[in-house]
Amino acid sequence: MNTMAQPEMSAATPEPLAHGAAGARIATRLREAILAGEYAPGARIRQEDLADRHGASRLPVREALRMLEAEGLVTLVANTGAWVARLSHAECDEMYQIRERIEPLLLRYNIPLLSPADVDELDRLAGAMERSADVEEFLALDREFHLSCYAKAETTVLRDTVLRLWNSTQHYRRAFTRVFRSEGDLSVHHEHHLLVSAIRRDDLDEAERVLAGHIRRTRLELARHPDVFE
Amino acid sequence: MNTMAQPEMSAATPEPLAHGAAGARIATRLREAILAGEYAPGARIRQEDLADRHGASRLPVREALRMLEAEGLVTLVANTGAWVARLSHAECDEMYQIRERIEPLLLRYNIPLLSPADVDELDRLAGAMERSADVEEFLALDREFHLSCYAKAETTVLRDTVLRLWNSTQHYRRAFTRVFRSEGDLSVHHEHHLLVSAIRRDDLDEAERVLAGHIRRTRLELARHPDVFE
DNA sequence: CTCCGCAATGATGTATCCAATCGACCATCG
DNA sequence: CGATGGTCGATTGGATACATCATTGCGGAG
Repeated sequence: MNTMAQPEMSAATPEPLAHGAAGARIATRLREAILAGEYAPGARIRQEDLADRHGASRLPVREALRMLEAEGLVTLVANTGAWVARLSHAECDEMYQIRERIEPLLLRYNIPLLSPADVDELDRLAGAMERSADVEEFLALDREFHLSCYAKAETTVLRDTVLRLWNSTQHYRRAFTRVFRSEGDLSVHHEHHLLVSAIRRDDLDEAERVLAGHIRRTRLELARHPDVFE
Repeated sequence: MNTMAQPEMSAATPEPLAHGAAGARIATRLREAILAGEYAPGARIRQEDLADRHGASRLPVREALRMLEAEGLVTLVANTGAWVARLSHAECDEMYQIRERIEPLLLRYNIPLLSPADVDELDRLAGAMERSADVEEFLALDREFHLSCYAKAETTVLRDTVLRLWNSTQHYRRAFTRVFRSEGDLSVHHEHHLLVSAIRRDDLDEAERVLAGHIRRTRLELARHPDVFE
């Protein structure tokens, strides 16, 4: 586990260019490409393409695909091929409900470990988001904001689970962000500041409530935009 | 995903003896062996052993190990080997805290779909557990009881996540069960009957509370027996 | 006697090759 | 003209062979 390339949260993955890490290296790069939106959900992934592109044989590619399949980023069908995972509205809704329940828990683990300087940084990120120019910048800041809230505690399963959920829903979060911006919805920023405030006061229960509400509100917005899932 | 062999919950995996499923077949059998306790946590797993035992080459074995690693049942170290995953007390505690938050959610999804006959079956299982003779029988009944509570709703991520957590903690649940029985602790059965009762009344909130308390109580017992983790 | 270093051994990681399977196109029949 | 069957191409799955790395045991130096 913990093979996810998350510079913000995992200090591991120092130099994966040694022997015995070709699969992991390919997985890392493919994961980044998918999260960056270079591959759309449903896009076909050909083993030989990846192999050529990374100067490796198809074997490590297959391992990489297995890893990403386990993370929910890729869908594998035997004897047929691999596609970038695509979510139904029901599945995405499920993921948000899970997040709504466990991210507050992860936050609770972390708040006592966040220094005043850490909280200042969170505040800065929240402000930068309000002034963010385009969708990609907002997405990156939003991800950094939330994952920074979770970076201090040395949890394993909980953090990995949350990361997997974030990664799996990344593409759809991109789509929602576009909608929110076009509708001029500013609640997101309000909630971020409420969250920072609760964290600063070490108010665990209130921080949990705000975060759960933050996620729930986004989930309820999903139902209003089923077109995102085709 | 959904490659876990769970006869109670997944009706899939019809005949995986075709081409393109060797890895999945090996993973299924190895998973069952680990869950049955045939491999202890920390036990070394040699690729060639498995290959010979299943009449396959090492390649599908590696795929199987990757799958089980993703499920948290196996720990892989590059250029070194594979071991049956072992949990620290902190990790196990984390898993129980996650279960405490999301299993009630999964239960909530299911209760409206459980027929009176289903509830009767749950009641029967709870009774059988009280009269169970040995640890293995109790473990099997307990697993069937809880997973039956979750079998009806067509959730994907949520059910898979819960299953993964159950599988990862299986070995330690076996150890706790031994402790509970030696101490004559009967609270488990009381809680099971309370849960059945709440389900029968379609009382979602009460069922959630009972289930969360059930899991929480077990988690708090963990702290009293750190010796299980060596 | 203990500790460090080296070499042999065993296991894992990777590349190449061959077989099995799936999808698409085309021909044929109803 | 539409549907069904077969064949061909492309792609994936698996086995064998070789390169690489980690570990273990032995030997020598301190």
